[in-house]
Amino acid sequence: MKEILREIGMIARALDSISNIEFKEFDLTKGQYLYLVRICENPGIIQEQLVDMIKVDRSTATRALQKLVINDFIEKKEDPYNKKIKRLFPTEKGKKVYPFIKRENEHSDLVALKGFSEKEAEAAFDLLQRIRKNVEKDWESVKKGNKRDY
Amino acid sequence: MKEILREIGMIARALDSISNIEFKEFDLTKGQYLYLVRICENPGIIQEQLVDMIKVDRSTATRALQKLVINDFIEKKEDPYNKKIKRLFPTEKGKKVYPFIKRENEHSDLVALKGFSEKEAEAAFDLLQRIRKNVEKDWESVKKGNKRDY
DNA sequence: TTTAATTTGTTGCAAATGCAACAAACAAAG
DNA sequence: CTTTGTTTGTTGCATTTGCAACAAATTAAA
Repeated sequence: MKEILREIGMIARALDSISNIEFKEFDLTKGQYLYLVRICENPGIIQEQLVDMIKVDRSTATRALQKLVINDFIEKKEDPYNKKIKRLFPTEKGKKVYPFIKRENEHSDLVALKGFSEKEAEAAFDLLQRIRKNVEKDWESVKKGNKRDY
Repeated sequence: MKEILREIGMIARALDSISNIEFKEFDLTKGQYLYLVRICENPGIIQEQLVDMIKVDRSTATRALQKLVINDFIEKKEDPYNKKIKRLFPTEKGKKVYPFIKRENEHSDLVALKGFSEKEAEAAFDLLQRIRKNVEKDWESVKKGNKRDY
């Protein structure tokens, strides 16, 4: 059995660690960049969708978003038709930081794919997407309290 | 530019989240399984090597290992030739838990690779290893305080 | 050998993380 | 319409996480 999960864990921790260090320059604390990019790319998105995209606990998201609001990177707006949800939008400050995050992320992708041919890069992306889709089913299930048999 | 980094982040967080939930059954708290499997597979390994394998902060490792010692999963032994390092070994209790962790991890690998042909699985592993090697160079550099240009 | 640099490991904060337990709005079922 | 279930979001609490700043042992250099 190929231990792809360990490789993925190493890569993810390394890249996340790097990003967190690099984004301190913009006064973004640990993990915040994850939320901010996605809100910039999907203005009006709600927290629960963000949670599904990022794969993080709901309570963690609540607090990360609260802090992004306090530090004026995003704002929460009520929906006229649904009092339960809060739509998230980047502020001017948030929009200004976005290109830097984007650029850094692209650089990391570039580093990750160094030495890859066009074909290989495509293949990697394709395979990873499939893995992600496979894995997120289990995540949703386990998060809801279901048990996996193994 | 293919955003493989996002896919990898999603997969890693989802799988880590699942593992942490599943290993509570064995009284392992968040992240501890990462250290324990590697110590079981590399008895006598030292903390710094573990840090490089897992890609985590040194101080985080110190505390995770302290807790594994307290809960009797591992023990630290001094090296006769080097007073600085502490060699890590699984206890009986640690050895007993190992197969369950291993099994769970294998199950997750299996889930991740569902629908993959033998060839595709091989390809995925190969590509991931290359990505990991690319990324760990930057991680080591940035962790030492160097800046990346992007 | 003495000095300087590197490796390895630990603590003190301050902060993020996530499981529970909850509440409120909404949707579905009766 | 009322009841029941689901979705969305928040807090309390305990824990993990990681940057700094440090100390001690080891290795390299002078």
